[in-house]
Amino acid sequence: MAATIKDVAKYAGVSISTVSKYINGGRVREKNRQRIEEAIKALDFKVNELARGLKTNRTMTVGVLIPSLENIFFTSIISYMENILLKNRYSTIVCDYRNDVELEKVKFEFLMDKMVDGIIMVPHEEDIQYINKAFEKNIPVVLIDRMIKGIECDVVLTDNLNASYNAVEQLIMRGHRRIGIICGPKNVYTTQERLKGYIRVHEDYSLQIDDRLIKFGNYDVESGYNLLLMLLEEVPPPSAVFVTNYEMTVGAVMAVNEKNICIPHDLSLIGFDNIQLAKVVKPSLSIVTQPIQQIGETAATILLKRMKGDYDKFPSVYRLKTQLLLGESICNI
Amino acid sequence: MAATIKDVAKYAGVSISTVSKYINGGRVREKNRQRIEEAIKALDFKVNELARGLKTNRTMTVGVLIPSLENIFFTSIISYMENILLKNRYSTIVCDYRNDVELEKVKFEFLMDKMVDGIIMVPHEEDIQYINKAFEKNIPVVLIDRMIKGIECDVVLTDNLNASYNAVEQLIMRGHRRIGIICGPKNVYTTQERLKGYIRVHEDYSLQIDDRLIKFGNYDVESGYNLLLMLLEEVPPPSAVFVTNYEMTVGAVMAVNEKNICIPHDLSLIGFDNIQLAKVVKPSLSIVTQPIQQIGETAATILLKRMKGDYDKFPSVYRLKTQLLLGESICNI
DNA sequence: TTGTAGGCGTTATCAA
DNA sequence: TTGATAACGCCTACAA
Repeated sequence: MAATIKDVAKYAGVSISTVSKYINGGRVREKNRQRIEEAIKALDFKVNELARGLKTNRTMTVGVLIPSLENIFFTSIISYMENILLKNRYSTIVCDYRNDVELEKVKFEFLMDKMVDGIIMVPHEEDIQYINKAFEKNIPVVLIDRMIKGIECDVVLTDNLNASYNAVEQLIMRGHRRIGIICGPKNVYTTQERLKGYIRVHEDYSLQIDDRLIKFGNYDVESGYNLLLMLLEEVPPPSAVFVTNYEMTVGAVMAVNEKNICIPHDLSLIGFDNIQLAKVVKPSLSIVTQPIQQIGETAATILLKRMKGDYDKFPSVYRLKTQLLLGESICNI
Repeated sequence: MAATIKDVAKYAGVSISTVSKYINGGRVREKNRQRIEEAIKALDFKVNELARGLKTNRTMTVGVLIPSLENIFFTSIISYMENILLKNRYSTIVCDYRNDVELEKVKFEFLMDKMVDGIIMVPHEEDIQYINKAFEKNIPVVLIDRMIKGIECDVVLTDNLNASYNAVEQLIMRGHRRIGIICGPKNVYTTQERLKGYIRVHEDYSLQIDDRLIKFGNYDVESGYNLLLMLLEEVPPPSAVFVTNYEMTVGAVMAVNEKNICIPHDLSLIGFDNIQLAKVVKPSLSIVTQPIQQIGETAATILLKRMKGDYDKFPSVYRLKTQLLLGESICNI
């Protein structure tokens, strides 16, 4: 059905290799060039990328693997990555594993099956030795957002520890002493780092930590909702709460609204990740923001470098700075 | 580097075709089965999907193309589609075209290059004759969310016209007479349908339409923000506004907050698409919701059917019903 | 510059 | 059931 190089060659009256050479940017006689172009147009020829990939072992495609497509933080990053990648003639295959560790591996292997030339991923499982298989096949992998112990791999993340430190410090400076924190899953890197920041700032200010004010959730809206309600039932309740990702922040705000809690009078609140949310909520939310664009562009750039075979300074770790945007959701005590 | 069938055959002491047969579920002698399995394990053999696809013309992969990965409405749909697809052993390649008509075509062709077995897409450009090329190659395409005139294609969408009709009718029944509407881009199907609903309900209630209350945006946050401000400057201003997608609803709420407008006292508001947003905002937002799960599952199911070669009732149109969730953002006049 | 021919890793046909 | 062999569409020495 679809025309092949062979067909084009026949139509143009030249050999297969001449056509192939032309397609790949080689020099051909002017007359042949015209004939080939004409043939390509007439036959509506398109290179079969499967066959090409089989032969060349390159597909000019990079795979991107994230926990969930419904997480706007990750999908926004992808957008910036693609900017860079497309400029370098690479296409992108996006996959998610719906926060499912089994699926994470399956999808990773799917990308390998598709013979992508490189992979950018947000890992969830702590044991991802299968990444090494990629390296064995000379396929570079760049990790995003989360670090995995014991894996030699380039990684782009934010300074989660200090992001958290600064947010909680802000609350402390305004007089808060009982500060709740809504964390993600215990085994996730960002959770651990953000919690470390919370603990360290308490230590630095010689404040005692009440473990009941530390809640672990699932980085989803429901967790944020439930855990905020739980925090409010502690005695005495916290005067401020720090929520450590976007979805949980949404949930927390929902709970606050439902219980008719007055922010910041009854409760001070600091959220995470999404500037728009901060402005949608009233009073405007204080929020920790991550440099989404920089994350995406950095990851894409380092991957491009590795795909070129440049393994200078491998593995390198990029730890980008966050920002604390102050809104009207914090009060002094 | 990577082991091939040939290697496996040699290791197991059988022929290439025996191994191939085994891999594809054919019958082999018990003894050979064991040897082959052992060889596969020992050599860590994995089928080269490129070569397989080249030979079989099937990749067990479907392509999904949406306007933007940052649009949670579309990414949620994908999640439900994948559920169905995965159960049928199909993988998914997700692409977006960042609302760029040029890129839309490029990405469509990228998916074709990857030899996907089927495509589900949200079209933007009105002239997408290239879809027919897919059909010529026997690759089914299912359209989502938007219909394109003059294209014979299965399509899954919602009853945009009546969604809009019902929302505006609700406002009319509560006494509103000057109702603003914030639409998407003029040339997009959903915009046109949603506007039709607005117009029809005005006609049915014999209300005159003030064209100045009809604003066209870009389905993004900024549009929602700007257009709401513009509506407020009309004289007299509308007493109610209907915003016709999620992102613009977010923008509208931001504008409302910034101007310290009291909802619903100063202005009644109906938004679109996202239940969570409705609950985050205070007072809770009235909102039109689309059946995301049903859209995704329907699209996946019809595509599977077509990929099996079943072109019964082609092309079929699924027009799913929306819901109007009433919050506290509407008042009586 | 052009053409011939071999091979990339599979699957499929057809004898044996 | 098994195995030799010919495609699938492309790239790439190498020779002309």
